[in-house]
Amino acid sequence: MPKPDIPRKTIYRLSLYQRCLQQLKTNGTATVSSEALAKAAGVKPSQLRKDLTLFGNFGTRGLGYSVEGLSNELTEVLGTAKLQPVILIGVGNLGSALLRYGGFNKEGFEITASFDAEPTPRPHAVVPLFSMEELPEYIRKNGVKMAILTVPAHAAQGVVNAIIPCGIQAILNFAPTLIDVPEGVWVNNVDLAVELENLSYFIR
Amino acid sequence: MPKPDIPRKTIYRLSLYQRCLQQLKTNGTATVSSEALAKAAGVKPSQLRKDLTLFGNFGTRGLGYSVEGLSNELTEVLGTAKLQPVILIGVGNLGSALLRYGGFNKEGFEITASFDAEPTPRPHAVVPLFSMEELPEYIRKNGVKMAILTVPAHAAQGVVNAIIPCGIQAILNFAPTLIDVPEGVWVNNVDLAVELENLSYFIR
DNA sequence: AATTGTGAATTGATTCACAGCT
DNA sequence: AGCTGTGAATCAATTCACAATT
Repeated sequence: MPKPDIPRKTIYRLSLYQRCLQQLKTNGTATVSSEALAKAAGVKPSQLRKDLTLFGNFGTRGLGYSVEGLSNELTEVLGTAKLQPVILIGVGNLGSALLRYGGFNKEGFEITASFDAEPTPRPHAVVPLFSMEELPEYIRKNGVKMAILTVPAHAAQGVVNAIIPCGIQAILNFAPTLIDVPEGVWVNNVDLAVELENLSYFIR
Repeated sequence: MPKPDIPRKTIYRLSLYQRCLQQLKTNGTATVSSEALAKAAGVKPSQLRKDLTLFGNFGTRGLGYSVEGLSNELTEVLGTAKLQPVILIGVGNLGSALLRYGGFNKEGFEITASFDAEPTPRPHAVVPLFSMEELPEYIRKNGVKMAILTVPAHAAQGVVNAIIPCGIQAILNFAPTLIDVPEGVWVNNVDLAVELENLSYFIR
């Protein structure tokens, strides 16, 4: 396991802080206190400070944090894989939507290729579409480390088994199933139906 | 706040157990031990048992849990809002994709209507599309309690402020921004860019 | 005077380990 | 004999409160 002892939740919040800092930067704000930034991010000031000090002392006592400076530090911490290629596997409804969805690019990721078992050419596609046969070679040739998985649940584990030996180290999994990966490979699951079901519990 | 003291994480896991039970049911399995079910769901047996006993004693010592029985109990716990109408607001790339994505229906939710500031009619749309003006009335008339929010970040809070007085109690928010809601309204955030950024931290 | 950085205290979640049923 | 249900123990995350710093 590469980076231990730093909780995933902290890393997640770092992204939120980063987004708030971008906002402040466009507003022209130069410095921000932990109180103000925490409020914007929806956390307690003490938590923000605790999170940050896991990576260094970025603030100035009595003053706060430099918006520019802190943002750069966070880019440093988070940004390893920015500008790295990301591939998308499974061009069904959800997959093709994510290809058109601009949200990833805006945050600095670029989907460079897509793959499907039945690669029906799409009219206005911007991202090239390949067959599954070409997947291993593409990953190896381009040093791809991240994949977005939008295949049906029953196909997920098979695809995972195929791509990990090629060098995939992180998977954003939309397939509604548990996937099994070796040590050193990271998975974030996004299960839309579970999110909705979860909410449904809370309505009275 | 309607349901207190039960952790959200527990409710989330209940959905996972439910999914595993469905699988077992189609396999024709009649009973399952906490050990087996926990393994399928990717948790420890003790955690599964702890989670379940928050809602009742569903198992039989020495035997395990009835697949059918436990599944019914979980439906009871989770299922309040199943078969309830869900609306989707913001028919852009992501929104229109989610409308076509079958995953929600499969898990028992039905998106009954969609809304957009510029409701351009779509050729093969199954779900009716309305303008934002019609939103409040639709929510009130149909007693809608759940909404999927796929509008741009800058529009999110405005929409939220408009729909909550009409009776929306739970929001699945895809807008990459924090939304502010009063006590008693529940929000699950799905932030795709943050998920990807989070993963990128862990790759070496 | 203001605000960070941080040890200590608290709160919460997970896991253990075994008593209690079937 | 096997497996659940659960109090106690452990582990992790959050928050407090204040000394240190500018």
